[in-house]
This record gives sequence, structure tokens and C-alpha cells, in this order.
Amino acid sequence: MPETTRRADQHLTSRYGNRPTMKDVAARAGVGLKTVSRVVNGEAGVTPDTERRVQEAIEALGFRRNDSARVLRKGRTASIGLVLEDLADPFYGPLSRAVEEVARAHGALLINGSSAEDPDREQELALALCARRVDGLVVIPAGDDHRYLEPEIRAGVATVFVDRPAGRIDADVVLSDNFGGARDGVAHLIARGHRRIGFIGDMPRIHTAAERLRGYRTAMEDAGISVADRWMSLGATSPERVRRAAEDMLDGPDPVTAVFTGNNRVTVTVIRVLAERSRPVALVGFDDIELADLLQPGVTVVAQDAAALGRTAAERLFRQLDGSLLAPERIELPTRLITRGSGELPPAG
Amino acid sequence: MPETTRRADQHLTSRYGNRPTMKDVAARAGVGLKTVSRVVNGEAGVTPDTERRVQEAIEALGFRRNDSARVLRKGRTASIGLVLEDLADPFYGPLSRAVEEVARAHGALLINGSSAEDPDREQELALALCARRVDGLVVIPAGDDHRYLEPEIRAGVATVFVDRPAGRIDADVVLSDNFGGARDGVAHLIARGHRRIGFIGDMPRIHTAAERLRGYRTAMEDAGISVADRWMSLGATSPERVRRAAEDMLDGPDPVTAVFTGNNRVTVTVIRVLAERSRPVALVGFDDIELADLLQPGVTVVAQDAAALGRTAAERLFRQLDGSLLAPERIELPTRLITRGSGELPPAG
DNA sequence: CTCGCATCTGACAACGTTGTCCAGGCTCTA
DNA sequence: TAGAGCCTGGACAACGTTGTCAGATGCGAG
Repeated sequence: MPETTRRADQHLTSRYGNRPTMKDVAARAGVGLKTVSRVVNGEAGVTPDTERRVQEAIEALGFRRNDSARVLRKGRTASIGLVLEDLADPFYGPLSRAVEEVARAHGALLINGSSAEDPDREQELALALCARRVDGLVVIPAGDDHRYLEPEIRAGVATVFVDRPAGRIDADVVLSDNFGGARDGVAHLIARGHRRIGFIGDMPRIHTAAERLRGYRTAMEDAGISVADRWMSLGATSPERVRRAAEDMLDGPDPVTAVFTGNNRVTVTVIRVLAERSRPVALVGFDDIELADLLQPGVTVVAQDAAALGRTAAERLFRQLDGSLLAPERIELPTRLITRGSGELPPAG
Repeated sequence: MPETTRRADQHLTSRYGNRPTMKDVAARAGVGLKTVSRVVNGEAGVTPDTERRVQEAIEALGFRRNDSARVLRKGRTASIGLVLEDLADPFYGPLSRAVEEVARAHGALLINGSSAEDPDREQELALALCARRVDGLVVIPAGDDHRYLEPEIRAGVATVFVDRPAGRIDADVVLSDNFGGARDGVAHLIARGHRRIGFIGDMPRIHTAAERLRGYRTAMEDAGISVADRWMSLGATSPERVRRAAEDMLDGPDPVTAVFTGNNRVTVTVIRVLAERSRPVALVGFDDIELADLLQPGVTVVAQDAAALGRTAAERLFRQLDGSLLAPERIELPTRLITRGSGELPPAG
């Protein structure tokens, strides 16, 4: 080996700051490039003495393998992407964490991004993740057309949709039983004697909101109750609109004696509205909320298991990656009615 | 150009599934490789006609640039890493989201990982992120020795610590005023006439816990109150231990008339314990919690702004990246006392 | 008509790693 | 002692992109 290469570590050509490469390590240890690679990857075929020399060089130079190059060469990035609505929402934290744990168990990192419920941003994010060549993608849809992912899926990006179904493409989906949960929650109120029951939910273009509304309607229909239009508020996204909607159905003609709320944010606002009033109004909310048991009365909810959604989706994703081609499947997880008092109040007024 | 190359797209050599490369696009469009690169990156110097042909080829093949290769070549990944404790904790969701937003504004993606409060896992994660060559790292420390990051920082990885200071290295830190917040919270109780005040917090090896404890001690000392050992519980991590600690100081000799809780999880458990009792006990908690205003009484808290912590840290990080070398700085954000009732109860018992 | 200049294009190397393959040295046996 | 076989180590190409640089093309002016 010529003297010039042996001293390569003394004039590292910089890019990432001044990071040593395997070549630098090899030069310093006086071995070949591939030998360093073998040591770093724990491959067989290196004598203990050589290995020690290489390890020392790695230590001395502070070498750390450049995974970008590795990825380029190997074709797998050992990372998956998660596109969700808003990480600050307490529903998505546990979901994301669950996905992360499964990824970790498979040696993968998680890149996540928030779509802020904006279809364009969802697409931008998902495609950016694909450009990074994530091995797989877990998507909580904001939009309702995911054909833009077709080339990616064909190219081998494992993809699973969670919480809401994919739009206009055939893919794996993991959902909560939104319809059944809402129906049971409303039926619970009906069983307590309520007939005038309000529903406040998100825009029906969001699948979960539509399904929960359908559950509400079905429960009412099954009980032979006809629903007045003013009992239903759809698209109540901001706290102000939720508040107005609640007040309308509580104070209008034929006032409701119970309210079913379509998601955790709506529930919280409605709790506030009800707390200001003397007439007791029953409440069942979709999604569990922290401290719900400590309020007076405790808040009865239809709980879904966010962590289980994430875990199931991630496991499905790695099953796609590990092996064979699976036919797209729709997995539905059950919800659980948790009675704490607010849903058991009898009709009043 | 020979006919054979023009048809290169018909025999793509696979790796990432079957992804077309720039070479494939070039062959199909009948142009050179570099021209495709120029079009993809919106560089000047391509005639409209050529550009159109390239765009068509990109469209037809479903080409998407491989950012791994790009990263390898350019040396910047346009991604930053966030190591936090647990994404499922409602404190970290908004923090992570805030970091993400700043990253997005700088065109970067966010990779995050949960350390689960385990120093080894923190290190493993941080180094894995460095191997991915993230441009920067936001770390919420679990351990108290971060010398392992020294080579990385020297190599140019921008690094900011949040919520807790870095251990044994000199680096940027963004903190809440844990000491001042706790001191003020406890002083608030003292001002209401309390003398026997309990403190329940996390292990003092965690910086925030230690600082809050110090705030408690200082407030008591400033008021000339000597603290009994049994009024303090440190290292109460599980709900069970918090419960036991609370019961001990409530039922033992010299029972406390007020409790200061050191973080949101402790606060929630103590609320549960207090709700079971008839004797009113005052409570001030560190960290705000959702629905705190709806409980009876409302929960008085020392609130810190998780989103502001994240935002400030991320902005600092990109300032490091954008430009010059900055001397490490310690930024402290104020806390805010929010009175809601529980902290204003007079001493009883 | 030719020269010079500006504009557009493409060949080539490089980024840092891993897979392939072969060379050289060793041990063991005949 | 020679030959076979094994083990270790290294040279080289490839992954897909971008930066450099030089060549080609077209246009206007002399």
C-alpha cells in the first residue's frame, strides 16, 4: 500500500462537516475498505486481530456509518412514514407511539408528519416520504382520493390506511367500528328513556363522522324515533360553532334531553356548555377523554383504542414488507362503551 | 442515439420494487441524464420543448426522485430528529407538533423517537438519527451524560436540548422556569394561609423534578416554614406510588392541608385521591391538564407552554444550521400560574 | 460566409456504502 | 514436499443523484 493512501485520514475531504468515512478508517487501520465494512456490520471473516485494529481506528476517528449511502446501496431504508392529522391531538399521540414501537421492534425508524386535515398537505407529505424511500407508509387520510399513491404502491411501498378508509384505491385499512359504536352509544341513551337526542359531529365528508352519524340515525330509526333536523349538527369544527349548535338544540323548540357527541373535541366543548346549565342533560361522547371519570357527573363515552389502531396497522404493514403479497384487507376494531354517569341521566325538562 | 437505449424503460433493473430512475426518464425522453436532473430541480437552461418532453416521460413512468441518492450527493438531508420521552404523553404531542411546523417552514421533515425515559435508548436513538445524517437534533434528555454526542456536534450536527439541560457538554438549551414556577405555585398556597404543604414529584435525577423541588423548598424557606421529610415524596413515578405517597402525607401525623404536585401525571393521580375524601385539601400542580377548569374545584396549575418550548428550540436549531457558529445559550421560558379554585382553598383540618 | 458569443446539452466523476469475486497465504493430507 | 481446500482480505463495480466542464447548436455581426 502506498504511503499516500495510508495517511488519508489526515486530509479528509469534508462534506458532512468533517466526517471520516470507511475509507479513512481503512487507511488508518491499514486494511482494505471492505474489511472495515465487514467489521462494522459484524460479518464473519475477519481475524480478531484485524477486527481490533479496525475498532480502534473507528474509535479514534469517531466514525459513524453513513446510512444514506447504505440505503442507496441496499434499497431498504428501515424507516416508515406516518401521515396523521395533528400530533398535538391527544388521540394521535398514543397512535403514533404504538406505530413507533412496532417499527422499533422491526428495527425501523418512524418519520411522521401532520396533514392538518388538509388533503393537499397530506399528499405533499406522503409523496415527500416516498421520495425518501420509506419502506412503508401509514396514512390517516385527510383527503378522499389516494390514487396519487398508486405508482408508489406498485413500486413496492407498503401502505396501510388507518382510522379512515382509503379513497378510490384498494388498500389495507384499519378502522374502529364507528358505526356500531355510535349506534350502541345512542341506543344506550334511548334505553334510559331518552327520545329527543341531539347529535353534534364533524363534517360528513370525513368518513368517521359520516359513520357515526349513520350509527346515530340507525339507533334512532331502530327505536322508531323520527329525528328532527335541528337535533343534528354536522360540520361543527370550531368550539364556537359547537357551542352554538349545542345551545340551539338545548334551547329551541322540542329541546333535546340528551346529546351524542361525535368526537373528543366536540365532547369537551359540550361538557362546558352543559356545565353552565341547571337542567341535567345526558351526554355520551365518542372517544375517551382524560379525567372523564372525575367530572360531575362522569362522562360516559364510546372509547376507541388509538394505540391498538396504530399497532394493528403497523403490524399489518410489516407483514406486507416481510413477505408475500397480501390481498388488501379491511380490519375493524371494536369500540367499548364506558358508563360513568352522564349517559345514565334520565330525561329531564 | 441508438435505439437500444431509447427503450431502456422497458427493462428497468429493479431494486426499490421497479422504480424508474433519471436514467430511465432520460432514455424515454431522448435526452441526457443531467437534463432530467435540471428539469426535476427546476434549474434554468432547458428549452420549453425539452422540458415538456422530460415532464411527459416523468409522468408516464411515474418517476419520483430518490432522495437517498440526492442526500448522499448533497450532504444535507433536510430532516431533523427529535428524541423525546413519550409521544403518548399529552405534554409532548404539542411540543413535537411545534417542532414539526418550524421544520416544515424550513423545508425539513421530522423524524422522532421515544426514549421511554431510558438513557441507553436515548443514546441509541440519537446516534441512529445521526447515522441517518439528520441535519440537526432536538433532544429531550433522558440521561445526564451527553458526551456521546460530542463527535456528532463537532461533525456539524446542530443540536438543541429542550426541557432539561444537556449533561456534561456545552450546548444550546431551552427550558421552562421550573424553579420559579414551582416557587411561585407554592408561595401561592402559603399566601392562602397554608403551612403544612406536601410535595410529590419525580426522581430528582431528572432535572425538572429537581428544580421544582428546589422551588418548593425555597418558597417554604422564604416563608420561614420548616419542612417535614414526610411531606416530600420524590421518585413517585407509578400511580400506585403517588397514591400511597399522597395518602401518607394526608393521613399521617401533622397532615398537610395542601399539596404541590410536580408534573401532570402526578397531578391527575392526586386529584383522584383528593376526590375520594371529604376534607378539602388545596392543590396546585405543575403542567396544565385538559379539563382542569371543569373539575370541582377547578385545578390551579403552573402551566408551561410546551409548544413554545418546541418552537423556540427548533428555531434555535435552524439558526445554527442557517449560519454562523453561535455560542451555546440557555433560554428560559416563563411559566404561568392559572388559578381555578383548588389552589385557593383555605387550610382545613 | 465565417467567426464569436451565448445558450443549451450531455459525458463523466464523485458522494459512501455493500456485493461480487478473485488472490494470496495458510493448513492438512498424501 | 506438493497439491487441495479453506480462510482472510482487498480491488472493483454499482446504487441514483448532482456538480463540473466541455461540446454542440444557433444566432447575429463583421
